[in-house]
Amino acid sequence: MNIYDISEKTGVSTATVSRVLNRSANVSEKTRAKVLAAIEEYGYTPNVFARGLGLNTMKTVGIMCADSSDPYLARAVYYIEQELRKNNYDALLSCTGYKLENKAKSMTMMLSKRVDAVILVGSNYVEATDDKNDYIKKAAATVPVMVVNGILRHPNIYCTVCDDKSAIYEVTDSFIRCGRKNLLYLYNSTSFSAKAKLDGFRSAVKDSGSLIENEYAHYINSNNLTVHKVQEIVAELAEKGVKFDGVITSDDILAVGVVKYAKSAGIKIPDELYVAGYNNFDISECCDPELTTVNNKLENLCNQCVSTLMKVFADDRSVPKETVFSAEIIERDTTEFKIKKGS
Amino acid sequence: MNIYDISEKTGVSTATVSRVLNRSANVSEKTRAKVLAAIEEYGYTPNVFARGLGLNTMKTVGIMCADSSDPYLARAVYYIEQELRKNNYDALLSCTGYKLENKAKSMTMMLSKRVDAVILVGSNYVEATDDKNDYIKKAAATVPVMVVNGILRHPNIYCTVCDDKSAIYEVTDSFIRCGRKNLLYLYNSTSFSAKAKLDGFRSAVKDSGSLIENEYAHYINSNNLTVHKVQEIVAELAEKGVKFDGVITSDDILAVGVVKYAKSAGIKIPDELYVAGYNNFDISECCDPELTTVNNKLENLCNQCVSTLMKVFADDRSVPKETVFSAEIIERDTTEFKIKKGS
DNA sequence: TTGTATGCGTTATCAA
DNA sequence: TTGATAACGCATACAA
Repeated sequence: MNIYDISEKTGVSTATVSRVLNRSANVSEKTRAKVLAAIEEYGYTPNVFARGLGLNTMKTVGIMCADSSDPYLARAVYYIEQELRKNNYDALLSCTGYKLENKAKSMTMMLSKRVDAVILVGSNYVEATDDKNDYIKKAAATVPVMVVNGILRHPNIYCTVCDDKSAIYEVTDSFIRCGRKNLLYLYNSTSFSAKAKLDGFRSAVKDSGSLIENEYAHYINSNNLTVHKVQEIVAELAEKGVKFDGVITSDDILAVGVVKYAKSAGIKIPDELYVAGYNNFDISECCDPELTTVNNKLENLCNQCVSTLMKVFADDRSVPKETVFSAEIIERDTTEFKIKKGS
Repeated sequence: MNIYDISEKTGVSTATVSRVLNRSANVSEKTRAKVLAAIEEYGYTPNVFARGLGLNTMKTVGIMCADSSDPYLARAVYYIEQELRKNNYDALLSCTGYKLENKAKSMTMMLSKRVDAVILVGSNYVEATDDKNDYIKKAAATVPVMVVNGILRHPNIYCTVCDDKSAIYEVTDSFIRCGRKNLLYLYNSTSFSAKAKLDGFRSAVKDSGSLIENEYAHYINSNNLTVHKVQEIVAELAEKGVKFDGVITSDDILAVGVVKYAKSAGIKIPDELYVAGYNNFDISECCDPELTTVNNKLENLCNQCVSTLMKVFADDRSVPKETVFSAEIIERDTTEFKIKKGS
């Protein structure tokens, strides 16, 4: 079944069938009804390839993420896909892994599939050295590129981020105000967002003057990270003499590892140790005691990203190049901010 | 840049350029090199729409899942996408939600996009009443349909499942052998797989003869389920007089809720209460004590599914219509099977 | 309001 | 080994 068949069955031209298909105004109600009936009767569906060939678009947006099984990225992909679909766009998914080479290759593939735009999900796409971002900038010459949780300043690249720096600053500051004097910051990434978080920690420490006795930021390589591995690493740090009565982390999984360590070492949370996670994953509610963590408003980020993209498609003049959301601290049982604040 | 441009630049016909593009054998080495050089020089990429129009395929497979932010489905989507890509197919993702109407709509969209096959991820796609599966069977008339973790017997539909029934049977049997006499089975789904699990529980109970005093299967509606909600529900059950010294669940989140309940009620795990989850999610390692659970070999399922699909594409005669994998029980700290088994 | 004719960029068939 | 050309199915500019 193609447009010619419908044309023949109804006795009108293919142009008219096409007009009905595309809701063109200039079709008489009678003709429209006749065509619609035939379309229904023969179960005709327009061929998207032919349409794509003419219009040079298939209303498809590429979503690139490092690993869609990572709970953070999985949620992001979900939100974005939903929003795209609401706007009548389909999602072509590519899980690129974390290697630059594969990311670039994946981008090439996206462009070769003639997607209408590419959405880069996760701050790991923005590299510190500029040349590593070249493939993204080049892509932006062809289609709009949206970055979720990373900043890359370049024509036709639009960014939506969460203010992770301020969030960690605030958490750290709360720890200090509550009298925590030996702070450990644990992180497992060097992405754009990870850097912002570390920056937030350092800034808060700096601004605290002499209230702090010890502070230490420790990087954990995140290949196949499990809570038990984190637990071991924290135990090693303690053994080496690193002192801490407050641990701030860049990810819930690290924080859960700390909680496990504390339990095994007989350290009482929150009395002797404060712990804070990041991302507000399921696991923050499953661990015991439950984790104080940060909700980074991922859904807002994703919705905003797609809504911005639609404006770009519509050639809207008022498209923000960068949009920043604030995070929200969720206090559970591994800290006691309120009591200290009240005192 | 199109094939005519390259043809012109190199002085050969478009047919020859096409032959080079498609690695056709009948091209002289000299011509091939010349064309390849021009392609490289001008950065030419074949137009997939035009190609699709002629060949009626864009080497794209549709992945339908209810909710790609669900950790189980997210992992499945990830594995499948990886495997598809290895085989040079792209993945069109559609998160359909759990409503039949939207699933059918999503299927229509997939077909209208002319995907080469559709993969249904998650046993929730196979409904108990046959007419509800009609849209899937109809789709199978157009493209191969692959079902991950569900069985639907119909031409051109291929299924890969985990033997969830046996897994739950074995878990239940272990509980009984360890002297657990009051069993509670908690489940939050009525999908194909959920039914199999419940069946496993019931069979094990039945086969145990008079070793059991009480057994009760309780369904929890899973809209926005949180561990705390589960905890409340379990507390209510206990209050109502439901007795249990062993709780088997269809999903880790339920089991974690039970663990939370036990802690709040002062019930000792595993001494006074055995608990088993299902899926081996992160949360099973994060809760305290850590959860005995079932690894359902999702990666195997997904790999097999794609590999079967590739055989279907290749018109291989030896394509299995159904493939079954066994699950693996992972014992952690909410049960003590081994000790009992040894005695 | 409707119809005619053409372009979109490939691949494949057939002829040379 | 290569070239000319039809076919794929639609949208649209232009004509009526």
